[in-house]
Amino acid sequence: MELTKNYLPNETESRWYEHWMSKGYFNSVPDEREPYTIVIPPPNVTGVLHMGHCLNNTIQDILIRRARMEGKNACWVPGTDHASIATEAKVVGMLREKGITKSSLSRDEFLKYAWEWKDKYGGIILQQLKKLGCSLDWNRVSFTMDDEYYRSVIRVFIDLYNKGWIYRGKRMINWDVKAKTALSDEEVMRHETQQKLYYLKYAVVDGDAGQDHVIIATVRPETIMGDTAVCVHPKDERYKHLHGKRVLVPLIGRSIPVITDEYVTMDFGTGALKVTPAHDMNDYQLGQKHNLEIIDIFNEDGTLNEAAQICIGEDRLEARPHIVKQLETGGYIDKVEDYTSEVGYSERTNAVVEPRLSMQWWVSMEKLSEPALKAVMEDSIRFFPPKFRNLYRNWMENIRDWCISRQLTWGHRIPAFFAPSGDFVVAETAEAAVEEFRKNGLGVRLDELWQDNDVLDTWFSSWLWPFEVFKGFSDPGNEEIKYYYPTNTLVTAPEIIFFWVARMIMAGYEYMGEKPFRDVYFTGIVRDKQRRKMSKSLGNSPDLLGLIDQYGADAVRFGIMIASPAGNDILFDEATLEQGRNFNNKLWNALKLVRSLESRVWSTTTDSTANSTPDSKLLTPDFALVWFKNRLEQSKAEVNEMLSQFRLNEALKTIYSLIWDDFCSWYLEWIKPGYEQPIDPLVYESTVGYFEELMQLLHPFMPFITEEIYHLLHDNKDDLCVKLVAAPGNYNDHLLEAGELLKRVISAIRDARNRNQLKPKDPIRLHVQTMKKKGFAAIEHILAKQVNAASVAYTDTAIPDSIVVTVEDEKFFIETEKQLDTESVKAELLKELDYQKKFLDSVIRKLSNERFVQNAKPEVVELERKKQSDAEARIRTIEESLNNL
RNA sequence: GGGAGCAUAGCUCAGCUGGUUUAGAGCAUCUGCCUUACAAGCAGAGGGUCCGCGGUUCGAACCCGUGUGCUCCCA
Repeated sequence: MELTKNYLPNETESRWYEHWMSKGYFNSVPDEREPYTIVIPPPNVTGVLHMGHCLNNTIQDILIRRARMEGKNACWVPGTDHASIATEAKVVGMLREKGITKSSLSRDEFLKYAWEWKDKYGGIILQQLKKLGCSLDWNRVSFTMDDEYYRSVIRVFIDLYNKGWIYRGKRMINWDVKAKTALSDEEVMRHETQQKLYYLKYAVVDGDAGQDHVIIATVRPETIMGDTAVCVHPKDERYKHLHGKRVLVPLIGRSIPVITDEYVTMDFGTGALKVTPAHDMNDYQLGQKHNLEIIDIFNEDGTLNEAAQICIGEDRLEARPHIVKQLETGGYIDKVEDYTSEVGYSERTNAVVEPRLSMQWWVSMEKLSEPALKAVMEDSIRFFPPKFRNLYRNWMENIRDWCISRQLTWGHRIPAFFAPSGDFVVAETAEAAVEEFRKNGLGVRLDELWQDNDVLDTWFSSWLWPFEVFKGFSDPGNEEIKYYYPTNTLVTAPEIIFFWVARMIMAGYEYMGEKPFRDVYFTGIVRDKQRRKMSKSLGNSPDLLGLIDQYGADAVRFGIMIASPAGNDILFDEATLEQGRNFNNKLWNALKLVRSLESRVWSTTTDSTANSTPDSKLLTPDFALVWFKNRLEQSKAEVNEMLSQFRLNEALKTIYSLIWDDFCSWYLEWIKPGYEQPIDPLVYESTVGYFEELMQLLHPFMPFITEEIYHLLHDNKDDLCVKLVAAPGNYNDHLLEAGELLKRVISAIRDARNRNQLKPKDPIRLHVQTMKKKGFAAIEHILAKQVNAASVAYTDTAIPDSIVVTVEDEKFFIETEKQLDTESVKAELLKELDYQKKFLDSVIRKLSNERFVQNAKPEVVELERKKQSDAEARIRTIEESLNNL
């Protein structure tokens, strides 16, 4: 079969993915094998594949494919989460385009639209994962709002409520005025924002002459109508005269007390603080402490309400300049300064977040967090990289209660039912609620009840993910949960260590009595070349499917993995995809070479003299075969070690360099027969075998091309995808060293050729002066071929008028017809001599230090002695060479 | 303000238990090559104040202290 000039990934990739699927390789059912389980961090149903997913899922696929090839029962569970806020925003947007407002729809009508939207678009991202080659078990697709999953979420709520860990409370929350919902701290993005600091005059009631007002600095003048106190530091001499007095809020003239508290920073602003308990987190706490009145002047959409008295109906941000104008007119402004501070924005809608008092549902974290903290601190769950343990501990030790209600419709509706009296119960259905009321001695009719309109935070469903995808909560103790749980590895981003990872650990211990996963691998954040996080709003996220079309999935996987150590951010650069594509091509060309050798294998069964000369036996590169075998085993052991420590990018680098450098640049060149020369069947068969092993090693990283090559190399009946890897064999260090020496000698001689302007085609005669003649006999034919030497001879003395090359204590004399530039050769040698002498000095200095010899480990001292003798030998060689010139 | 992390070649990063030379890789750069698998390639080379300062040690990129700069998280 004729192979194309370059590797063409597109057709190959879809063909193999279909083949693997048709064979059911990705499907897992419990059996007697050891399981290896990963649950996918469920992507958002609104999502399309981006770089973060690409990195994250490539890593998972590498782990799961490797486990499968190690003979484990590999199970990778796909799925999506319902993403309350994001999905609802999409649906509302879609309705708006149709001219429908959400408020005109009943709850059920809205949900119908939402489900339609989800069914139409919700699966896109899962389809895209197939393009990437992800070997997910497609029989197991889960969704956080599947019927059974939904029921489990509700039952978990009820269970926690009954345990007394869920409560209802008015709290200051982060309020998204656009989405009209509460946000968790984690959903608030803080950005440095240019603002103004306004210095406002509050008149003192019955103030003394010259002290008839106090100046207060604020960035939010539109909240003054909600002020219920002015606070100063008790020790602040400037304000001692105000203790016990009252002041008047500008514009509305309301009288409020002056209070004292050490909370106030004396040197910020004027040292006097206006207290607005309804609209600031800290002021709220201060208000609680001093029993202040709470005046809420905003509506839920961020507009001012009746309580504000002025600017009613205006948005808080629009109202600000109007109020400033009025303050100016009234002479209340002392001065205005530029000021920069952090302002919170909603991650979802980008609206400025408003602190707001609101009735919400909360989960008490005290009990739940205890075993979850312990598990990580005691390494029952391991974090990679481990630096995230500190972060985790810091958060867990200062954990706050979790606000789980969201003022949305799409999601798991809070199972709380209210009676007309305002009493409520928590129950799975309205009927159960009536019963519950009855038990409490309250007779409430079904048609009188109303259910809480809010839904639960999306994370309140996804924290059950690692066990509920196996029905571990809804069908406790079933075969699957017993087999697959705890899962092995969770691969996720550090950004959601608290949102999700910590909470899964809590839920795992609470409901399964066991950790949800053994290891957590934190990926980095994918950034662009300028270190900016990739995001839709910046438009710096490349079109991933376009990149896969352009470079092939294997190249994309290679590119994203090669520069991404665990937990380090990766700076995405399309150049790495090019590197991946070039690597594909390298593999493809190596395949072409090996295929072309097949027809040149000489027959051993028939008379060998027919197509081989006695000389060709000499070309049998035994050394190359043995050396590469050893090199391969060594690399396999290294790769195993790296994978066990989740150093995936290092494993990939090791394989890349093994294939490109050792296999292609050295080994294949060593065994490649000359033009139209035959090849030894043993060499050919070994080469095909090595190539197959290399493909197997690389397969988890680049599944498509490796499967393709595996089948093109040989008429293999099995598939690489499920071919079991053998444990690494032994390897011989001396052989590997001999290989390294050979490489160094070849490079050094090539370098000498280059420096002396010898063209690659200019032939040379090589003379070797060595104590290890025997060793060189085994490699001299390789050496001759690699440096284009017409002959290799041995000598005991220097060859006059030759280029001298020294490698360790071996000397090589290059004889050539070309006129040599002895001056530059001499200069090179002198430079080398200088280097070696300085080095020798440093070693001698070390060895002459008595304390070193006394204290250092004997091996270390021995090593230094060896360095000394090696350096001395090298210096002698160089000096001889110089004399020879 | 509190906490965590980082600083090594032009760029991105390794360097694990302090001792394998005077610190490595990939990419980029430079030089020479269209050498019958591969120019998306081959061969070779150059490139470093391991952020500064101080300390511990026979010995420090690595441990300790300190300064500087950067990043992230939390208030």
